[in-house]
Amino acid sequence: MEFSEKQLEILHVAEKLFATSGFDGTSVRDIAHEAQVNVAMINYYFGSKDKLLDDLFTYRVEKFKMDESILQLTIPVMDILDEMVKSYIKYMNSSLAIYHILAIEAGVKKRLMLSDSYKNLKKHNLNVISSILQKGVDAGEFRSGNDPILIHATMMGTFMNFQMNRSFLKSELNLTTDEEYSQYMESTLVIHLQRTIKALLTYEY
Amino acid sequence: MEFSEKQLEILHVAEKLFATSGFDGTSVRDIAHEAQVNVAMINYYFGSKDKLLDDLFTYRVEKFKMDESILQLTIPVMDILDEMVKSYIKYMNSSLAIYHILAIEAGVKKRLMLSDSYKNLKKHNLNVISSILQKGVDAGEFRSGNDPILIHATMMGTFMNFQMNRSFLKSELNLTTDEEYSQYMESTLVIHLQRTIKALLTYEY
Amino acid sequence: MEFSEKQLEILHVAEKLFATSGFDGTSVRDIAHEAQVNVAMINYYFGSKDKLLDDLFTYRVEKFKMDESILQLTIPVMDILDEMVKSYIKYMNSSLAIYHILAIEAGVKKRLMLSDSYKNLKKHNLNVISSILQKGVDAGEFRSGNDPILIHATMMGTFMNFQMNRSFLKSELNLTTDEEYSQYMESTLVIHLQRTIKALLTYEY
Amino acid sequence: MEFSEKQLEILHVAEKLFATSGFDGTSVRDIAHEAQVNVAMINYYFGSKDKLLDDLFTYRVEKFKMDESILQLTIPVMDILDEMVKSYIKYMNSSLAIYHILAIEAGVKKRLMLSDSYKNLKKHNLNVISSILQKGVDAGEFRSGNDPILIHATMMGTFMNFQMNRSFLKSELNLTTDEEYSQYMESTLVIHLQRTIKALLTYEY
DNA sequence: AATGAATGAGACTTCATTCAT
DNA sequence: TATGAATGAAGTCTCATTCAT
Repeated sequence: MEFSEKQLEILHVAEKLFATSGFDGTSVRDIAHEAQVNVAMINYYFGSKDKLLDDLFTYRVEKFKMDESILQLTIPVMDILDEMVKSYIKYMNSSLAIYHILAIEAGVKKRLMLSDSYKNLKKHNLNVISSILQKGVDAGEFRSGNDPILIHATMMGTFMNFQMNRSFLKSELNLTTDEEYSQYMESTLVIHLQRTIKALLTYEY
Repeated sequence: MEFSEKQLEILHVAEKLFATSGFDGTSVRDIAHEAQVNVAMINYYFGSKDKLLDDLFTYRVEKFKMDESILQLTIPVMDILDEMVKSYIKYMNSSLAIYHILAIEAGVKKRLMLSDSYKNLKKHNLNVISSILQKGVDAGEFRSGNDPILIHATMMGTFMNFQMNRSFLKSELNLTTDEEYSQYMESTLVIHLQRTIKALLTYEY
Repeated sequence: MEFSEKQLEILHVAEKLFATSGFDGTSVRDIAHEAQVNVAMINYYFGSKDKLLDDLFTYRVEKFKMDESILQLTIPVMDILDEMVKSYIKYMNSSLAIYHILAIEAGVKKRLMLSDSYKNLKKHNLNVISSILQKGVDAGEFRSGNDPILIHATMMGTFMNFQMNRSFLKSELNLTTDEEYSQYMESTLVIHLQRTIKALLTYEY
Repeated sequence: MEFSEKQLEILHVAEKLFATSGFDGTSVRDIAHEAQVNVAMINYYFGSKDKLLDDLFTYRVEKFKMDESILQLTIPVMDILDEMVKSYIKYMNSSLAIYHILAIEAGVKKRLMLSDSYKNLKKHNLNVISSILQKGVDAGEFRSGNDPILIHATMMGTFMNFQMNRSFLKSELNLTTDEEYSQYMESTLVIHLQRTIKALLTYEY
């Protein structure tokens, strides 16, 4: 799907506002005002508020697909794992708005959950993780029997927890700006997750 | 604060509906109808819809306070850790409705985040975790230098991830009923988290 | 169904405006303004604009049921026929507004046509006419083989034609006021219809 | 007035939609879509939605003018009357769409009623009827004192009644298709009206 | 203490029309 | 001549809240 420049602006504004105030908490008027367009234009361009959310999701969903080419890299599987975690967090962090929306609205049953592209995204990412695990088991580096679902939930859940408790954690971690917070996630949090997953995969009980 | 029987019924209904449809997605009329009370009664009892959410939170918040008495148990620190994880997930799972609300609405900046009781809850739980970590380090069982914030984020984030992707994961895990899903979380998920945290705390890089 | 005084006022105003400007041509705002009530009150009382039309119809429909007691009168069947025509036109004329609406909106397929009470009304009236015809045939006064549907269509169609061309016919008939027009219909038009139907029923080809 | 091919297509589509859903119930977008033209083109070609209705009326009005040449036929006046009724119903039936519109929208005061061509049409038709009546009286076949207005109202009203209660009458008369219904009107209904008017004009009270 | 009635504000959406090209 | 883009106005309806009782 192709979006005009105005449409893109609307999408970006909507993304920000949905992330800040939720879908129901954001009015079409708010979006129109912030995007400096006519109220009617949102419906003119997207048909309805619901379809705007759909389009926003479609527009952003590609970003969250894990890059499966890392599987082909001729580097130790441990490094592939590290790379995967790092990229995933980095991508999510770079468009945290849509992820925030996704996390919030996915819970409210009626909406995105039903979306096929959402399911496909999830399945794709689980497959990538699954392949890495298999590669590690084959190389004798990982214990077998680990569930990619649990790995993914740990990685993504921990990240989301940081997103959703931003203001509390910011003060708790003495991080003053959003940039610092962002850097924290891309460094400290990434390392934590890399260590956590690695420990889990190699730990002997 | 003391709530009358009618007030409690309203709170319980509100909890369910907020969890299902979000705060904005639930109207005062919906609550009144489901609780079989007059629409005006919600405002009469709670002042406003916002204050109803506050009261609901206050009413439930105690549940989510980690039990600090486990620190006094004369059992190996490893078992204390296991117990903490197990109880925490169990409590959250037993009142997932409020937790769902909390997770969703906490993200929407204007609301609960500001609440002092929310901050206090978080701080309390971090302190309990911190104490356990210290105990483990003192006993020579845990590596030092672990941040309770990261531990907590991992535990709670992973759990929340299971909450928010319920329908997708249910089908992915071949769990047909909510009871099965609930059992999965209280068994498999708990074990996963226990292992994960333990691995992390003892792993040598 | 019971209507409060305010509801009745709204119904009356709606009746007038629907008759004047059609259903689509009348806005809820118009009704609210003319009835001097809040715009929200229309929905508060009736649920929706569509349901308002339903209720209006239900409220008025009784008026248009032909009085079947005339069948019991011990007078010549010819007089029963005259009486039927006279009463029918008189009743229709006394609440022409709703009849206007009915005629107009019945044509627009989606609406009232489907309503059961509309069908029942029609069937009832056809039955009364049918009974009168039978009585006349039995008495040897009417030819047999007349279809009540055609009789009814003639009577009602002619009346409606006068309703729908009011302003043209008013000037054509040199009637200056609506009262004069109304009187014309209750006298001249009634006589015309009585004669027409009588002629039709007794005429030998 | 001359209409281009595109304009004609628009007119035809508009005619159909107005007849189906009423003037207010039909949007310019609907027309444009069905006619496969740009939305702006309706205004470009016709100036406004209202003027489109005017033009549609002007375009169709000729059809409803009674053919006055029948007055010159050297056949019994009774046959002239029969012919007039037959042709009138046939013409109306052949373009019932516009007639439907006319009947509906003529009632809504603001519009077509004001149109001069509408008045002229009515006057023309009344004159034709009047001439036939006179011819019959002169020939000693009709009673004098009959008002052409009442004759016309009876004929047109009865026909319109069949138009506006199509779906009810279709089921009542066991006619399954629109074609059957159409045939019914051009045969049974025509005969009914011919008999009715003839009876009325010759009946002795 | 409790509630039915009422309402102002604002939600989303559709409309006929205009404008720049 | 023709049209895609854009928009102000208005539509219906729902909302949380208040008020009189």
